[in-house]
Order: sequence, then structure tokens, then C-alpha cells
Amino acid sequence: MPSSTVENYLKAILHLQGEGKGTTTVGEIARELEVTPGTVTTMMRQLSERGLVDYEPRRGLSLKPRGMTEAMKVVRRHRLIELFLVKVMGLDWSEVHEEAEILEHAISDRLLDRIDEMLGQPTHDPHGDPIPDRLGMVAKDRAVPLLEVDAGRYRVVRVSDGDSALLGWLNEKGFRIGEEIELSHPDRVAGVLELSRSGGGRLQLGAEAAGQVFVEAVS
Amino acid sequence: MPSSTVENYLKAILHLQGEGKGTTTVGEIARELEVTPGTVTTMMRQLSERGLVDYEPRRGLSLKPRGMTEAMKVVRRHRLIELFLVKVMGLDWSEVHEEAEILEHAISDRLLDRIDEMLGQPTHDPHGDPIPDRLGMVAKDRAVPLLEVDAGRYRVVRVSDGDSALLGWLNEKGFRIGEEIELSHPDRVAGVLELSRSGGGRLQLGAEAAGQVFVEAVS
DNA sequence: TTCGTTTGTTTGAGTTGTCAAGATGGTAAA
DNA sequence: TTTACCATCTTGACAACTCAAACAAACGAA
Repeated sequence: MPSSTVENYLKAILHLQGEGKGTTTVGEIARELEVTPGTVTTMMRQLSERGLVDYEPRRGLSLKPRGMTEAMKVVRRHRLIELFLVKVMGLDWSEVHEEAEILEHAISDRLLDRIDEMLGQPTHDPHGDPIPDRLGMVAKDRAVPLLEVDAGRYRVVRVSDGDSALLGWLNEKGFRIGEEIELSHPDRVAGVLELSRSGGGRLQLGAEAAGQVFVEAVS
Repeated sequence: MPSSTVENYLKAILHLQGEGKGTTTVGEIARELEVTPGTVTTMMRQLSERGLVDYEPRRGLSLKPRGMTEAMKVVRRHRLIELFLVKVMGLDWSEVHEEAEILEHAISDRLLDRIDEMLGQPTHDPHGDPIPDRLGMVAKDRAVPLLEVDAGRYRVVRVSDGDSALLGWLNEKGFRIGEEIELSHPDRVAGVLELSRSGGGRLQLGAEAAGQVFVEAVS
């Protein structure tokens, strides 16, 4: 059984390397987990010995299959817990990330199964992130950051769960996953995007925020 | 903030010294937590320095007010979580203890408040143990182990939550907190107690089990 | 190519929580 | 009172995780 520290490293690596076969670096992990690079080096040597990551000193690293499986399990827990906290406990989508960050290491498989069942084997968490199934498979989406798209009509399919201030603000505006928007003036130089909402009303997002909102084109 | 290890020590001391002003010993704690006495000694010195316990080497120890408060908080968490797992998550009362043992250290105050609210500020957990309120106050009961009472009519008010085999067995028999029973032949020599249930049917309990079932006399 | 910056590694040390094993104290039986 | 035993305490050690700071490699600009 990996300790919760190890689980956090694996999760961070997965996040940084992406779901594909990317790689990441010691420095990135150190920044993500807010530890010093030396600490990460030490941990990578360990994880490498345990067969969880592929680590070439000074060259970079990536998850091996076993590490990927473990990481996916943690992600599954995290997202199921987030959804549970919103749907069942009535918490706000902007406040569940931190909570899930801790509970994901504490909850038993049995309780997790119960949650999964209670929610009807959901496929997406409250931020639109896909929930891996028991085998670690995820439904891929073709979402693109709002920041990178041209003018047109889109559906919001996902918002990064890391920025609770943004989530709280969107929440106050009554914003929901699945909502359709129209992007009118992608004025990237000024760093401001203007959206008109299907229900009427406008919203202005800065570049930083627009990078965290993922959309799919609407035909 | 006490670490979860410290919380466990405080909880164990509370359990062993009783809610009153009893005391306990290094050895008892070591057995309860399944660590060596030396480990407990080390920890007691720490807790003493932190002002949480009153510790006289070789003489015994007890919780100081601040330690008592902390311990009560943990107990409150534990019992609310147990009740939540039974009432909301549909787990069985025989299996929630271990789960709560872990979650009690992981859950946030905010989530705990939500649970408290959702359950309507309950006063007793699924095993009949009183749930301390936010200030650590508990409703005392006058319950006595079934093992120690004479023949007569009683109401079951509490069953120790530590023995999940017993709880599972009682559960299978359809046994519930609050049920009335009649104790007919307290044959302590043979170590068997026979009960007749209000709904009809009989039950035989060994001495070990009868020590874990707490009852109040029914007029 | 070479030098300076960035990135990564090594080393030594600290913290928390644990054990094993030997030393010591308290006490009940002789 | 004395002794033996058991509970408790002390010491030294270890495992996991972390940091600070010295050191080394790699990269890119000149």
C-alpha cells in the first residue's frame, strides 16, 4: 500500500505528464507539491526502486504502468468524493477540492463503492473532470481551453478544480457545467474575453481564468 | 493541532480513565493502542509538556482539561461519523467503527457540521453511545452491563462498538438499540444469560458478550 | 567554445513515531 | 524486612519524510 505521501507524488506526476505518455521533471513536481527539489529527487529514487516511475536522473521521469494504475485510483477517489460532497452533502463546488484532497487518502474501498453506487456510477465530477472507472479507464473529451479558441458558440465542459476563488465566482454568477456560451471578442492582446450566456447576460474573463475553463464547440 | 497519533492517544486515555476523574497507566494505554510501553512513556512526556495530560512517572496519568476537550472532540467526530455511515450511507452498525476510526482524523470541521445538521443534531450514535455536543458535553446515562444485573425487564441502551463480530451477530438477529428484553436466568456460573425478547424469541449470550451490552431497568 | 544561469543531485541534519532491550523502581509475598 | 517480579523508564536505533546548502550537470547565448 502506498502511503498518502506517495499517493500524492503519483497524482502530481500524472497531472503533470498528462494522461498520455508525456514526461515531467523534478522541478515541476517540487513546485506542484511545494517541496524542495532535493526532496523530490529522493522520492523519485524510491518510487523508481518500487517500480512505480521511470526515472532517469537529470533526464526526466514518467509513470510506469503500476504507478499509473495507482495514480488513477487516487484520481478516481478524489473525483468521486468531490461529486459526493456536492451532490449528497450539499457543499459548493468551489470548496470541495481541499476536502477531497484529504479524504481521498482516508476512505476505504468499501465506502468508495457505496458512494459510487449511491451516485449511480457517475462519469464526471462537479468540475466536469472525468471519473476513472474501477479499472482506471476514463472517457476522454476533446475540450480545449477557452483561452485558445476563436469566436463562436461553445459548451463549457470543464473548469479546473484547483482555483476555488474562480469556482466561487462562477458559482455566484449561476454558472454551470454544460452551459452554452458565445465568445464574441477574443481580444487576447488586452487579455480579456467576453462571453454572452445562453440565458442572457455577459461575462468577462481574464486570460488567467479563461485558461482554466474548457469548452467544446457547439455545431 | 494535534496529529492523528496524538488524537488517538488522547482518545485512548479518555476511554481508559472513564468520563469521570479516573486515572490510567502506561501499560493500559500500550495494550489499548498495541504499542510498546516505552513508546507510550515517550509520548506521555510529550503530552505532558504540551499540557494535555497530567503525568507523574511511574504513578499514573490522567487528562488535563485541555486534553479532555481535545479527546471529546475526537469522540464527537467518531460518533457522528458512525451515525452518518449508518443512516446516510447505509452501512451496517457492525462495520462502521473501523471506518470512523480513520475518518475521524481526516474530516474537516465544516464537513462535520454539515453531517451534524443533516442528522438533526443527534445525541446518540448507532451503538447507543452519547455524542458530545460542540462543547464536549455528553448526556450521561445510567446504563449498566447486562452481565451485572439481576433478572427483570430492561431496555438495551448501548452496545460496545469495538466488537464487530458481536454487532454483526446482533444485527442478524434483528436486534436494535432501544429494544426491551427480559432477563430470566442469570446463570453466571455457567456464564450464559438467557433473554426473552419483547417481540418473542429467545437469545443466549455468553458472559463476554453480556459485558458489552448495556441496559437500563424498565419500570 | 566558453561562461553563466538554470536545473537537478548529494549530503547532513531534524522531526515524528516507533521498537528492542537493558536498567530501575514499587510492591506483594515470604 | 527482604526479595522477586512486574511495570515502567531509558537508551539507542530505525523508517519515513522533509529541508538547507553545497555541488554538479546541462543548456543557451555570446
